[in-house]
Amino acid sequence: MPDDLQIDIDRGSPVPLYHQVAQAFEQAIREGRLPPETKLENEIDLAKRYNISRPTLRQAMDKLVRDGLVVRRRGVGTQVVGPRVRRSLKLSSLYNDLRDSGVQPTTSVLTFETVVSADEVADRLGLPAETEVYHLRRLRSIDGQRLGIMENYLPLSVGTLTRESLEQDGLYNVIRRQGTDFQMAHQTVGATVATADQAELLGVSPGSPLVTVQRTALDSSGTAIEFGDHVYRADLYSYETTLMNR
Amino acid sequence: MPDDLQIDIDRGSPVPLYHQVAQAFEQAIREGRLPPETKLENEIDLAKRYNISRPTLRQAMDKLVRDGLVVRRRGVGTQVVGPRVRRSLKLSSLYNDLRDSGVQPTTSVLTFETVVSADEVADRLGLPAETEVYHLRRLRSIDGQRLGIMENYLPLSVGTLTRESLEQDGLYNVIRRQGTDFQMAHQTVGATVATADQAELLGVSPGSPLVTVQRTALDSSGTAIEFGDHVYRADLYSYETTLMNR
DNA sequence: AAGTGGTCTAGACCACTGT
DNA sequence: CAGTGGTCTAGACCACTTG
Repeated sequence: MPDDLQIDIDRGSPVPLYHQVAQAFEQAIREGRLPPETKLENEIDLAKRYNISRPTLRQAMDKLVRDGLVVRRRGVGTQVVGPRVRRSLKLSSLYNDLRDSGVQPTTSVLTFETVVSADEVADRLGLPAETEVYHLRRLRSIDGQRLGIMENYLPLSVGTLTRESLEQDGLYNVIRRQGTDFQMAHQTVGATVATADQAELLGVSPGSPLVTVQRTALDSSGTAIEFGDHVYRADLYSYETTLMNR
Repeated sequence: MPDDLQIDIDRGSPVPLYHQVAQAFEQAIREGRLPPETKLENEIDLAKRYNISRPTLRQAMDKLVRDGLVVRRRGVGTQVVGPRVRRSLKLSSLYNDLRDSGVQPTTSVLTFETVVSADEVADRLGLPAETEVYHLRRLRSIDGQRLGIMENYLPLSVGTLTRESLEQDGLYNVIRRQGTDFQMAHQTVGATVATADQAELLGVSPGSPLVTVQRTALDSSGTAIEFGDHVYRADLYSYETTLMNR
């Protein structure tokens, strides 16, 4: 199965070559130009074809493997993974589906204040006990549908937050604009049932299932910049991941 | 902060060098020999120190970054990440904690049969409609505590499954022993509330929160080898991940 | 035996950060 | 400015799978 795949590489671009190549393959796969089961050319020929070195091409392939788009086997080759594993079950990923199709989620700020942090919050953020922190509580909706309640704690050092900026833009965008850059986060996903308060805010019956997400986010220096404790309606939200073996 | 870190590299070992190096660093970090915030030596000096090339050392560092143990910044250096983000909240990760501390989970097989697959199951496994597949339903417990109900569908081509082998060993171990190797999986994590049946099996009240996990697993040729639909008690189970930016 | 991906080397230049 | 990680090259040898 030969490749008539056209890839334009712009060596003047600030975008790394391996990223350009990976992106081109990803697009081709998602558009069906490289159907499932397709066997790709071997690494050496592909590298020649695109006039890049083999290590650079491999870096691109590594990315595709990590994203679950292709599978490699030593002695055999590289194959495009079937689409069924890239599809979501039931309407679970409505949230991502909608956002990816260009529908913007809206956010209303329920609470915006600074508080003296509880011990657990201070600990999570790596701050001394009883430090003052931002505390916010927001209701996220999509298309008029109430989706979840998000509660966040942030050190004052992230910069100036205002109710208005948070209504207009995502929390991370507001923070990024002030110079702190999100680097990684640790998340715990679980389940609970709606309390009376939560049920009323979300427009569901008390006792309805909710997905819980607790997240600590770090900036590029490894400093904690946010602790979030969120609940989402289980019928509208679920969490998807790809696991790799090694 | 200099490194008196001793790393023994065995060039005769079949274990790749980058893996040996990454593992040594990971162990040192987890044991506290490299405390949080510690700045590592630069890549070139580290490579010299361990007598490996810089690309090989970088491969090891990439692994540490992906696992959330260190953070790198261009122009600055590499730092060990604080431990608070590697710790789990509440007793949520009891399952992993227990397994990691050597307690073996036990499994009882509730149902073991072959059935003609429903359309959705066949689709998930990439099989023609109405193909015969294994169907199993198991109850997982830990320390006498009932933890979750696991329902799985597998193509007959994975090999011979028996009730006995499943009682004794994990499903994946049974499969692996027959030559098929797990390569990657796509997972969807959500929430629901216990039905009467589920509640009785798990020893909780109907309406209790449950964590749902749906998973499709692929072997190294990209063929689906398992579709699983599981529920776990939310008070005993949660799902943890690390997200990276890029 | 031929073909594949997996690992490794010894350089090079660049982009970014801090002083 | 010096020092760092980020990217890239052009090879080499090995381990594994398949015919």
